[in-house]
Amino acid sequence: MPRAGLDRAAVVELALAVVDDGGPTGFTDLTLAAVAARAGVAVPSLYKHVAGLPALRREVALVCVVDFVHTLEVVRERHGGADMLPAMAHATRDLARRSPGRYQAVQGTSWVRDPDAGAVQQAGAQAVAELSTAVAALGVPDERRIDAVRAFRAATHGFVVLELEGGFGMPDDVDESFDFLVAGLVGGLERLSVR
Amino acid sequence: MPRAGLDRAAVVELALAVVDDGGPTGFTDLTLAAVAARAGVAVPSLYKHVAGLPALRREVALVCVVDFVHTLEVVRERHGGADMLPAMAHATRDLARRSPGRYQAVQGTSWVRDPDAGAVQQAGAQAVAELSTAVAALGVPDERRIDAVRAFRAATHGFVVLELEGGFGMPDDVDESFDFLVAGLVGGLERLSVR
DNA sequence: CGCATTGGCTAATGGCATTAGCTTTTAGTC
DNA sequence: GACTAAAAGCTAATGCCATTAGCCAATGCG
Repeated sequence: MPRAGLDRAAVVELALAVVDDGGPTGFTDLTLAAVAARAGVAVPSLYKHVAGLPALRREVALVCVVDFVHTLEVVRERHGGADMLPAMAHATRDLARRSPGRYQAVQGTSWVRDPDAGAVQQAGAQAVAELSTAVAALGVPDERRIDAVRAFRAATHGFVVLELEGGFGMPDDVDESFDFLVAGLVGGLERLSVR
Repeated sequence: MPRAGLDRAAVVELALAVVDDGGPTGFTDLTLAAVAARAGVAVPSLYKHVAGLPALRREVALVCVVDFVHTLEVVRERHGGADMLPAMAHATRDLARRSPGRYQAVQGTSWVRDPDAGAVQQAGAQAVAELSTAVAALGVPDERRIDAVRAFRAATHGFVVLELEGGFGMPDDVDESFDFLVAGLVGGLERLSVR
């Protein structure tokens, strides 16, 4: 019997494929059994490469968060000043729609209180830092910086979650609703800087 | 052996207790085994009263959503005009903090695409209707009503989710951040009505 | 060519949901 | 008050998943 030739990276890659194929619940539904099936290998063999399901989840999440941060970085480099934050909002929603499972991996579970998820936490902090930069570019005063970042994260994350779950009953143009939300948010934050 | 004297309602009640004791993940962690243990009964016995775990989850969710709607109704009756929407925002967050598991039951899973969750969907629609009333009370024009409700839901839900998951790293006053968010939201929506 | 490493396997255990089928309580009726 | 049928509990069995232990064969290095 020839070997499958797996390694840690290959397993994570296959797990990402499982997540991507699983739609909005892809990350929740990520299972060692599914990865093993995809690899053409028995389940216990995976333990030669990853420490277990929670560890695999962390690895997957790390990839997704790093990707997300990179996306935000690109946005920052391309957009100066006031259009940076809206661009980040749209980039976030785009990612969530293109790869709902990966978005779930980024935001879904509470890595925050997981002592083994240091790398994920660090990457998450980077993402927040990018947002903070964008908020600052709007002219929001320093003492409101944290509040503004929280408001931005809450609004975009909430919207995306509701959209992915199908929480917006009627099909009235969701794109328009998102533009409305972002415009209101940016408007509100800009007004802070004027005073 | 004396009987336990269960019935459908009692099982749901016990399930709610499990959810309440489980913190933010109480609903996800709801298990027939946990309910059975609490009832002092073997797991299969529960099937005499509920159709299975998914059905029990639906029942639990229904109770939680109905409670939530009732909370919003009370808010509507007590507050007129412009302070109705902020009051609903705070009521939502209060509920989420007091009973994170129940909040998860309300918003967590996608009942929307579950053909057996008609009752939950109806109750959910009622909740949205209450929010719509509150938005209207702010003077938002009709053609922006849906967008405004969506923005409100996104902002509050997103905030609450991030808070519950511990997503707000630093402990900088979260109450203040929430007030900031709500104030910005209400301000933005009020401004719509002026034009 | 030999051999250690390593990647795969099967088998076993334990948690969970679910189904089937049995027994005993319980409540209703004569 | 006794008889019976429904209801409520039980145990046993199945299946899916993760995890651990221990075995065997492929691979690569000297």
